[in-house]
Order: sequence, then C-alpha cells, then structure tokens
Amino acid sequence: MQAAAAVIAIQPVEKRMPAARKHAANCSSCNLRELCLPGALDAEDLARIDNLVYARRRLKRGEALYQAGAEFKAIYAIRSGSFKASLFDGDGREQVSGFFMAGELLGLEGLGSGAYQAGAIALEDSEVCVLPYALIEQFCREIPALQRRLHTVLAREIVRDHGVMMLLGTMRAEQRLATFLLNLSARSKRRGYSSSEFHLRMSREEIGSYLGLKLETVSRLFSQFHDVGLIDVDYRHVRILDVQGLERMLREPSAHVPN
Amino acid sequence: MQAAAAVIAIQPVEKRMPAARKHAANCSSCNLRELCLPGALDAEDLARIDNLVYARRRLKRGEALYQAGAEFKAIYAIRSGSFKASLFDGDGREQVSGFFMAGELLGLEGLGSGAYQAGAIALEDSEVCVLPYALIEQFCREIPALQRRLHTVLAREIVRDHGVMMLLGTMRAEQRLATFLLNLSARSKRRGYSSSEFHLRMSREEIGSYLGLKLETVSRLFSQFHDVGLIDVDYRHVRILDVQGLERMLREPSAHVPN
DNA sequence: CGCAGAGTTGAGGCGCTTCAAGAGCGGTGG
DNA sequence: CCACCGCTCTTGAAGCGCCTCAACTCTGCG
Repeated sequence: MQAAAAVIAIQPVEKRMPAARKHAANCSSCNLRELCLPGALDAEDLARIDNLVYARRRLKRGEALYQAGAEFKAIYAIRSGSFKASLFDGDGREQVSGFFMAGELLGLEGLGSGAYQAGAIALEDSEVCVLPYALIEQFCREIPALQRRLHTVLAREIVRDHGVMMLLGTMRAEQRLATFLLNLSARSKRRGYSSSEFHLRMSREEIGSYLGLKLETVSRLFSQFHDVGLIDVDYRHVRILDVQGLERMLREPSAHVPN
Repeated sequence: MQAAAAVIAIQPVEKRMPAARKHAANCSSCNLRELCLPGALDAEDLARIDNLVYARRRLKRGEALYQAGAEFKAIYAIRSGSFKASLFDGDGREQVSGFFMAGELLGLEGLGSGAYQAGAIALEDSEVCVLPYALIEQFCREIPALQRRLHTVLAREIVRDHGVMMLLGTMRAEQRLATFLLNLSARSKRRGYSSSEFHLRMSREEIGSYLGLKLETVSRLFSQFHDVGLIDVDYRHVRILDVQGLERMLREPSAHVPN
C-alpha cells in the first residue's frame, strides 16, 4: 500500500470527478480499454479492477508527468493526448525513446525498480490514469488474466524497443523516417482516426532525436518525400499519399549503413 | 501446465541428474542465484521455488537455444557459457540485440506473448535452466517477492534496451566501443572474474552488428585503442589498460553524430 | 506588430562505409 | 606432426551519407 500512499498528493478519483462523470474513471466503461492495460479481460475481471485507477491527472502541453530518475510509484495510462519519453545519461546526452498516444502505458521501466529511467513530457494537453504499483501487484495476484496481460504489455514494450534498436542500428535515414511515418499511421488507424492523414505533435528536433538524426536531416527528408510524391507536408500536418512507396523503401538494401 | 508439457522433449531434472548432482538444479544451491531470477529472495521463498527449474539443457557453440519467431514456452537462465540474441525483420535485416552471460535471462520478450522475437545462439558450449512460463505464473501468484522480482527483471531488460538505443542514437563509433568494453568489464567483475582482462566470445562482425558498425570499423577501433594505450588486444583476448581513458571518451562531445 | 521559436534550404566536410587485398588462426586430413 | 583450407581479422584507399554551420522564412503568441 505504500505506493498508493505515495501518490496521495493527487486527488483520488471520487473527489475529482463529479458524480455524473465518475463512471469515466472505470476501466469497464472506458472505450480505450482494449488498447490499454485491461486488454481482452472478460466482464467479470473487468469489474474487479475498476478501482485500479486511483486517480486521474491532467497535464498541459510541455508539462512533465514525471522526471527521469524520479521515484517510481505508479504506471500511467494515457486517456487523451500524447507524450514523449526522454532518456538521459550522465554525460549530457539526451535521446527520445518513444512517442506515446491514447491507450498506451507510460513508466513501465520503473516496475519493480526504484525509479523511472525516462522522463515523460506531454506533447499537448493530456490526461492520464494513475495506476499505483501496489494495486497492480495485488490485482495481478488475484486475477491471473491480468497478470498475464501485464506480462504481455511488458514484453510488448521490450519488442517496441527492439524495433527502435533495429531502426537505429540497421536503417538509413530515409528508411527510418518511412518507418516512423508508417508506425504513426498504423497507430492512428487503430485509434479510429485516419491512417493517411495526421498531425505531428512533436518537433523536427524530437523526431530527429528519436530517429538518431539531426533536425535538418529530418526536414530535408520531409521535403524529399514530398518531392517524389510520397507525402504532403504542411508543417506538422502530414498526409501519406503512397503507403506502398514508403514500404518499398524499407526493402531496399541499406548501402552505406551498418549491417 | 501446458507450457511444461510442451517442453517434454527435454528431460526433467530428476532424470538427467545423478543423485549426487541433483542439488545443482535447485536455485537455493546455485551460486548464480543472486544475479539470476531469484535475486534476493529469502531462504524460505527460495526453498519454495526449487522446482521452478523444470530442466537443464546443454548447447554447443553455434547452436540455437530457440529461433526468432518460435513459440514461447519458457524463459531460460544461463547456468554457464554465453549467448547472443539476434533480431530479424521481414526485409532481411539482422541486428544483434545483446550478449548474455551466466546468471542472465533469455527470452523475456516472449513473456505473455506468443513467440520469441529474437533468436538466441550459444557463443560457446553452454548450459541453461529451463523455466516454464506456466510455473513462473503460478509461483509469482503465490510468492509476492518473486512477482516483484520478475517485474524488476523485466524492467531491467527495458532499461538495458534503452542503453542500446542511447548508444546507437547518440554516440560516435569510438564511444560505442568504449561503452561496450566497459560494460563487459563490469559484468565480468560482477561474476568474480577480472574486470580488466577477458576473452571476447563474439566475432568482430557480431560486435559490429550490436554496435551499429561494420566489422572493419570495429577492427580499426580496436587497433586505434591499442595504439593510444587504452587496451591490449590479441584477437579475442582483451586487456583494459586505462579504464578512465575509456570513460573519458564517453564524456567528449559527439560532433558529427546525431544529437 | 514584433519577436522568439520552429522549420527550410544550401554549401562544405567529416566519419564511417565500401571495396579490396593480405595476414593470422584453428580445425582437418594425410 | 605438418600442410592445407576456410574463416576471421587487419589494414589501406576512396566515396557517400549525414552532420555542421549558416542564412533565411514561416508561424504563433503576447
């Protein structure tokens, strides 16, 4: 229970939500639940975890959900908005390790360890559900399906990181950006939005940090993709014109790039 | 139990081990346990998980413990020897995602998902403990300390991957190799071996794949490190002469490399 | 309306790759 | 035991891709 006590500064759901909206804090009535921690839990299990969400928290654009190195207390599920996660090392390097959108989980790397390794910053006004670790531990012991789901979600995070390693280790710049755009497209689609048209919530510099490129290179690639008819770009608004063209780029050999 | 049944081809511990050596299959009598899954479990909990190790398996150099994409049945703890994990994508790219040594766990990314994402190959004659997922799930429900430990271990794997992302995304070639050598040194020390002198079990090409470099570059860097007095190299035998020199390299700004 | 931050575009250079040739090591068979 | 062969490693020369530096434009916000 110490983890729950540690987030006491945040108002519990009951106090924050007027009675009329209170239901919205329950996983069972949340339309993002399939994407989120509950996944394909059946109705009975779903009802049992309804007070797993200890609180909600709203963040403004640019605000930090937690800092790198901060004490781990809870994982967070994104209810609305989006975030970037940033890694820091002791020598002044910074690297964006991922972008996260509605239904995705933040802070998994702190599970069972003392601290968050990456910092999480809101890329727009956002809202998250706070899932205290103590509650997660308890519910996972009681509900086998949830335990398994947590493992799945953790494994998925590892697989996601592997994708980034592959991208950084083996792809040339244009393939990295193509991968990035296709990934955003797929996640946008999965959330019921357009797969071909979306708004980038992050800067060229943040994209560059994520992809292991400089912002100028990212900018040039956007222009180049536009020139060959793969996409339309207007600042942060992107429309994909030729999905297969982007996919084809990934199959090209990566000359002049590490194996 | 289906996971345990699926590994039936491997002889259970009781059958493989003569009575005199049988104890060696128990975590409680394994001198690697602190590094491994059990971690700092107390004696009582340790006794309870003694048949978590369903079997042992020996592999020869070059043999695959499991292939990428194979059905996930168990995680593996390295009892002796070492492994590389390799990632593959659909477009013919390959990337070494890590090197693993005694006491470390393989196959975590398959937890709760259907399949291993990376393949694991023995870099020398090795032996592993087989930990069936069904048993892990069950023991974690019964033993809170083990549940937490599993989370810690999973989170550590994520943190490890973040380190690789940082390395690939922000460091120049010589910093990558320095990081690699310092990492091997620390892990060697932690296992009771020399921190300054060790034998590389992997080829230059495998190192290169891991570091996002070509094998020729790796080779040149070894020579260069030798020339400036940082290390002695004789093929795969390495001796670190100047730890602080290597550490100093990491602090240098990374001109001509992504942010 | 002005200013700061974000994005674009150009010119030049460095770092790592590519291509190539040769040397060293280990395993195998005579 | 030695000679051979394949694989790994080393080293050199040349080139490409992305970075650096820099100037300018566009956008959003007070």
